[in-house]
Amino acid sequence: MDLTLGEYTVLGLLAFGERSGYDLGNFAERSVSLIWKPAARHVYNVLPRLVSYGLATVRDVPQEGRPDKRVYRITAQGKRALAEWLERDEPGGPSERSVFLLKIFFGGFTSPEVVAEHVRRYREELAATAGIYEETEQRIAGKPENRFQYLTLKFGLERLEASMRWADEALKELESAARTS
Amino acid sequence: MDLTLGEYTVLGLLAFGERSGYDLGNFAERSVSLIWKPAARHVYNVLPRLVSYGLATVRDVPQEGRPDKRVYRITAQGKRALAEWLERDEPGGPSERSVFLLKIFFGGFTSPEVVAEHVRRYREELAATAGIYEETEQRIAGKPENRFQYLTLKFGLERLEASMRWADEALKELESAARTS
DNA sequence: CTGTACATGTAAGTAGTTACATGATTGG
DNA sequence: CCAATCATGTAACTACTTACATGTACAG
Repeated sequence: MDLTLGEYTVLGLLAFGERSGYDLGNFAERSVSLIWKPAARHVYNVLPRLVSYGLATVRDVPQEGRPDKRVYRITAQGKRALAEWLERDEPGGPSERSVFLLKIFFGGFTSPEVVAEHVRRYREELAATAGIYEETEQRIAGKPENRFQYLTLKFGLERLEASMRWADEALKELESAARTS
Repeated sequence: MDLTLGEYTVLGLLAFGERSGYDLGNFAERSVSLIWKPAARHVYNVLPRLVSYGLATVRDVPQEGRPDKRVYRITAQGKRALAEWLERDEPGGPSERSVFLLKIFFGGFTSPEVVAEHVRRYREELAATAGIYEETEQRIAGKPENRFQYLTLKFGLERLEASMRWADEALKELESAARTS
């Protein structure tokens, strides 16, 4: 059976242990969010669908003082579906599709100052992201059960640093171009 | 007026000069495709829409020996809309959303060999992309009118190299882990 | 005679987002 | 008393993809 990327992601998160929709959203935020960031509400669509496919089960958990929960757990069939997906080789996803890069690409249709300003703001965003990465790194470093999360984090860091180097270079170039014009 | 990313992209490409839908598809392929790669057919939806918004005009060009064309040209209003978008500061787009990275992240639910194989294939894809980047670089280098395309290309190259370094590191780690297990 | 380039468009589908809808408890 | 946290769900919308639909001309 073929699921969507969102469904596989939720299924994968469920494989770490049973969780309610709310908890799963928070868990996603602290783990996979650097790669996959759907609307928080989206999990409430996905989870019942996984149940209807037989890949998960639900259980109502009454609570006192706070609203009742619906706790989801992956089934044996769910685990098989996940493993099967993980083994599958798929063609590379869609390319970049970044608003920022498009605005650089079309930079000739506005002033160099506007372009430079976009780069500066992008650099600031990168710095903020770097902070989150470092926090996450501290939290998961050394724990063997986070080996794969660590690998994806490393990937993000490597690319982040490359993006920062590029931004610095680009700014220098744009500023010198602005002076000569 | 607010357009979609696809609409702004087509509008931007039109700003380089008038073109038919077919030509625009080819032009996109050789220019912006590393950042934005819609289904080729998609431009046939977008172009008439731009006309209906008053951002472009159409002109039927009869041809002999081959099918007639519809040639689109950006209007003054279209140029304003483009410039206005380029100046606008927007919040950063959605994060990564890469199938590949997700499969690494969930690597603990399959064997290290499967994960390593994904990394190997990813590395091959990167090498192929690097080839395209270098071709493009050759074609546009030195021409001042391609300054901004060159900037985005540099961005892609910088990140590509970072991804390759990561892939090599990750493979080493996965292989040593496979031996000890 | 077969595949590629030229050339455009519609209709249906899909994945995910946003808005709407509701309500208790706790900490400042 | 106000904001945040806990807690779930539906309905409408949007942007883009895929499949369907059609046809000529030229090169190998």
